[in-house]
Amino acid sequence: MTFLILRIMKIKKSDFFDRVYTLVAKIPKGKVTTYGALAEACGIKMAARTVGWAMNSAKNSNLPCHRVVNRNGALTGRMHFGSPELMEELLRFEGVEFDNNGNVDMKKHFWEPNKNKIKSKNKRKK
DNA sequence: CGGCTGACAACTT
DNA sequence: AAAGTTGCCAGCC
Repeated sequence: MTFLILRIMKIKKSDFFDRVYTLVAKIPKGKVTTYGALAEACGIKMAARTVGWAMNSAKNSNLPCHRVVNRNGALTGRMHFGSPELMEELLRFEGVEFDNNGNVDMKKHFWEPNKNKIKSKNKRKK
């Protein structure tokens, strides 16, 4: 249902990546968000996987992709930072806390992307 | 041009 | 509750 509405909103394919990049760039220091949250903010909740792919393409950029973790708070993409420890180090340096499992404390540091900003262009068009 | 893959997540059995 | 299946978009073979 939801995804159908999105298609009607005539979202350009490449637009999805742009949205992801925009949102990631807005993640405050010391905060983290999830692939699913970003996907949802971009309008397609099920495309969480694509968000990860977007990150992979953006890993060479200046985007704070280390602030994006999976729903469990696990740093699933750490191996893509050159060093598996780099991602955690960056987050710790920014003040993000980890639990005993090495996962981010989502309750304290989860940041919800503001999708309204991005959708402003499309207004309330269904 | 068709099919497979990938830093995920939700649904189903 | 745990494991398997499906859906998404873009890039690559």
